[in-house]
Amino acid sequence: MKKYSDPPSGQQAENKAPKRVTILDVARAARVSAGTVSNALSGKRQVDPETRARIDAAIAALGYVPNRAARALRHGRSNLIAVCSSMPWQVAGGSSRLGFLMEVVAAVAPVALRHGIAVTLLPAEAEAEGFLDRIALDGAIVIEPLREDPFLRALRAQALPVVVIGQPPVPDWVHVDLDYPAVTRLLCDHLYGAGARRFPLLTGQEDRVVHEETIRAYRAFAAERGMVPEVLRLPEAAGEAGSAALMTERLARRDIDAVLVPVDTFASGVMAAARGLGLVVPHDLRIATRYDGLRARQEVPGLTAVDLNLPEAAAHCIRLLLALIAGEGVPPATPVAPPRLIPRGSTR
Amino acid sequence: MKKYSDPPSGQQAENKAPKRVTILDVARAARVSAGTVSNALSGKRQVDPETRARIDAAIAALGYVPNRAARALRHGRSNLIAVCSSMPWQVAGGSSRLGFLMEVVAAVAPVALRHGIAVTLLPAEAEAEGFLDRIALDGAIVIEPLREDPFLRALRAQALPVVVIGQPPVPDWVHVDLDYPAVTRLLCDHLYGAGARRFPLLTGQEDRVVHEETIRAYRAFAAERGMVPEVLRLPEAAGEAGSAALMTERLARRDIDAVLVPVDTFASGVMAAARGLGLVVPHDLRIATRYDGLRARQEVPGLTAVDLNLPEAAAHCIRLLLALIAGEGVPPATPVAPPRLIPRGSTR
DNA sequence: TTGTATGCGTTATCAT
DNA sequence: ATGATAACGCATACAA
Repeated sequence: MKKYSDPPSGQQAENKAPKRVTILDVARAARVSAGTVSNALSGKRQVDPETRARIDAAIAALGYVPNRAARALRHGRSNLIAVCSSMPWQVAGGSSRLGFLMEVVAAVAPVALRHGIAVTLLPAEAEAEGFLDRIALDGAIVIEPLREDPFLRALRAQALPVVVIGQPPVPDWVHVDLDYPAVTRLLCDHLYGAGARRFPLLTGQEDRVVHEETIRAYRAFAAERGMVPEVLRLPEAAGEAGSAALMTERLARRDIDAVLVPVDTFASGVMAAARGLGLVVPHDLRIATRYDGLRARQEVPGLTAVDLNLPEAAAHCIRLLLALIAGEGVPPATPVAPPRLIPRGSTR
Repeated sequence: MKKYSDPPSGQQAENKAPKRVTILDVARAARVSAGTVSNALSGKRQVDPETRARIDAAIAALGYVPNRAARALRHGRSNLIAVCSSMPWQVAGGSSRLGFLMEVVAAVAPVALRHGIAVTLLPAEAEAEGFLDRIALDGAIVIEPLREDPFLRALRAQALPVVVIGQPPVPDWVHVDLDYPAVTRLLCDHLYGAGARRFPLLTGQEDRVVHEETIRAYRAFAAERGMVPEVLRLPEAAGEAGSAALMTERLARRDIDAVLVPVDTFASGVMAAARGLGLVVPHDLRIATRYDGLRARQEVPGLTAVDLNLPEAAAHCIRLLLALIAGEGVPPATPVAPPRLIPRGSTR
């Protein structure tokens, strides 16, 4: 008896062509028709126990394993969805492997798996290399798209079911609303409540819808409170170091008492800049970020952040996507529970 | 002219059955045969410019998009590989979304993408739910398998090309050797060199090959130096909190001057325990971990860790896997560059 | 340069 | 309960 930990036969340079075993081979060996074998496997039709035994024996003897590509063709389902982010891998996966893409994948994957579908990751490069027409997908989730997002364009061209998580460029796209305006408002109010009277917003430079929404909400808050708004933008790829450099310069002017930094990588940079200038957080400078990831939790002091209810959002995404795949109609916008502030040392 | 940011028509509950456009429809519209359309698309044969124009027009008019499942069947390639980890998602993706699975994916995905193949994540649950026979895979990478790994068993049953990253249960599996014994040795030597004379090893409890190798190397080191070896094991799922609890108790005895904690999540727990007891790292207690992730870098002080050369390992994995998929023979073991210590404050 | 025919492996439909 | 047949959509060998 072979143990499963035996080396895989045929992986070495043995020249035996593996010659795939088909359902027809099994059928022949069991002296039945292919259709019967198929039914035995799927259980969609009654099959004589004795016949079944012969089939099982044949399957075991031949080592038959169904061809998934053929099934996918037949069923019109690949059981695979993509999670797309128009951020380059450098940013999305990140040198710290901590991008929002990974976060969303981490939230989406288990839900998807529970529904019998697997998840593949598609960063910006994938679109460029035309991955959407290389692999068989049942649908896709697009994270925080750009205003003119190549993934959305390509997905629509493919007529694939799509759910956007975050802000879609136009509200007609089926999307799960993370309500970034509310999130921004929450953070602004918190900073203000903590005593901050002048704080710039530091965010990404790309033409991402989420940035627009955030900036809009920030400006609205500033107008309301009579605070002078200041929006600093930095290329996403600049990362922690870029943020630290920019903010070291900005903080040197000593005219602000807090910074609102939605992107957590940038927030780390601001922390570094503050340290470099000898500023004590939160005493000399308060910092609040949006995404409550490992960075926010591990910084010293911890970064005040927001619980975006990602698991719930992910569950919605999958539910919606499955409905779309099934051809059912769904409402374009699905709300998640209101964002919840997670106050930490950085604003206390 | 429609802008691509328009809402996707048909996503709403319009009852129009989308009726897939096939290559044959295009052929008819362009008044050519299906084969010609196919060739025009693939460019594998010369096609008259004028015919080509008609075809292109038809494609555009009908919105034809090739069926990937059919191609996969035809070509015998799905352009998809899986990265499998027998760790449950809870641990692999982690509440901190920072498990080694994510790390490896982050390293593997860009390389794979560059070779035209996408990557899907399969945590332990996926095996249980039989995902390996739900999706069409060209091959798989298995991370730090268990001694009796269900993924390896299933993959062999499917006769799928497999590359193990880490320690395979038997050396015949094609694998990329991260050389954990050397890594362990490196850390032990470093701790010893930093003055530590008694340090337990805290690692995971599962029947994972990497743990065995690590423990073996640790014991060898202890024997050599005349240090009393002490191996503490904790269920992987216990996480940071479990580690903190266990080590709070252990550290209270005040008879050790360092801890070797390969699993970075556990290392965070040890740091927390030390803080709780008022122990100053590294003065009262030195800590070294293996995996140099965000945790190691963000802890205060930073955790001494090891550069495992993951990007290089990932590149090897893909290269080997592609070779196996192409039916070429490959050596069972591929080494990566020697591990390099990254000394940080936790052992200084 | 283009058309025709066949097969990839599976499953659904119809017949027995 | 089972068998025969067609079809899923594409790409190739071969013929023209």
